[in-house]
Amino acid sequence: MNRATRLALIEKLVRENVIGSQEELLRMMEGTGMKCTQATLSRDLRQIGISRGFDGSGGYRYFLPSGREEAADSLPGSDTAAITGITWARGLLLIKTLPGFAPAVAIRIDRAGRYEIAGTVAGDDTILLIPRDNISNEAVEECLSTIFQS
Amino acid sequence: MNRATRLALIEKLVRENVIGSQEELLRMMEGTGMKCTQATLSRDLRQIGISRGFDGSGGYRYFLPSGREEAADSLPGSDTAAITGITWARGLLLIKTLPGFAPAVAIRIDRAGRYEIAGTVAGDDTILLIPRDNISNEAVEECLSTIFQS
DNA sequence: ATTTAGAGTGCAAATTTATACATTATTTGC
DNA sequence: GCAAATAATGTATAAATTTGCACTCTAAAT
Repeated sequence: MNRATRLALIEKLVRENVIGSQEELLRMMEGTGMKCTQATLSRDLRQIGISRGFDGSGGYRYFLPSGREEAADSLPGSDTAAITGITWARGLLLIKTLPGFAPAVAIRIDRAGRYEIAGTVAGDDTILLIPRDNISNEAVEECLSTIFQS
Repeated sequence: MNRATRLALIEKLVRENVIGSQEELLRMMEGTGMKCTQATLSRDLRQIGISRGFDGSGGYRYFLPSGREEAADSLPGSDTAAITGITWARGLLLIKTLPGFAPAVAIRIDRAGRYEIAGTVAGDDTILLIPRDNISNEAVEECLSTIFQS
C-alpha cells in the first residue's frame, strides 16, 4: 500500500468516475481497501494535477490535467454526444458541438419537425436554433430532450 | 453597474492576471469600482465556467474554460481585412466578409472566448454574431476591436 | 398604478479544501 | 547496522468556497 499505488488509483478513479468532492473520492478509495485522510488526498491531487471544475449541470467534478482524459471522449458514438454546451441569448438557442458535428446534429433536430422550432442554421461547431414566436425556452428545451432521448 | 458588466470584468481580470483566490479577485474588482460579495463572486465564477487549478509552482490560480485562455496567437491578422461591413439587426450583429472568409473570421471571434459573445454562426460570406443578453452593442463592438487589433 | 414572478444579491452558516505542526516511515551515507 | 536527513502522513485547525434563506430590485402582466 504505497504512495505510488495510491496515486495511480486516484487517477484511475477520477478518470473513470464523476467525483464531486474529496470526501466522495475518499469513500470510493476505501471501497478498494486503499485508505488515507482527506489531508493526504488534497496533497495527492495537487501532486497529480487533478483540479476541480464544473460538470456542466450545476455540480462539481474533478478533472485530470488536460490531455489525460480518455481519447474515446473525442469520438462521439452518437450525434447527441457531440453537443458540448447550450446557451440562450436574445431569444435564440445556441448549441455548441464538437468541430464538424453541427450539421449532423442540426439535421436531426430539423427532421423531428417540431412545431416549437422554427428552424436551425448550422455552422461547423455551432447551431443557431430559432424558436417560433411565443414559445418558451422551457418548451424548446423539452423538445430537445424528447428529440435526443434514447 | 449591472451583472453582465461585472461578469465581463471578471472574465477580463482572470484572463489577464494570475489570481489565486476569490478574495484576491474581489480586491482587484474593488480597484475598478465594481464591487460585490465573495458569495456572489463564487456564483459568477460558476456561471462563466472559471475554475481553480494549479499555477505550476505550488500555488493556485483561476482559469477560463479551456480554449479561452490566450486568444488568437497563431491566427493571421489578415482575416481582419476580409471584413467588408457590419450591421446591427434585431439585437444581432451581421458581419459581412469577402466570399469564403466568414468561417475563418468567425473562428477567430470564437477563439477569443469573450463572455459578451454567446456565439457565432458562419455561412460563406456572412457571420451572425449573437451577443449575450444585457450586453450593449457598444460592448460587443469594443470586443471586436480588441479581438482584431494587432 | 398595483400586483406578480423571477432574477440577483448579501448575510450567515455549512461544507469543502488546504496547511502548520508533530509524528512516523524511508532513504542515504557512513 | 545506525544515525542523520528526507519524505510521507495524520491530526487539528485555518482558509476558502459554496449554499440556504430572506430581501431587493426589475420587468412583465392586469
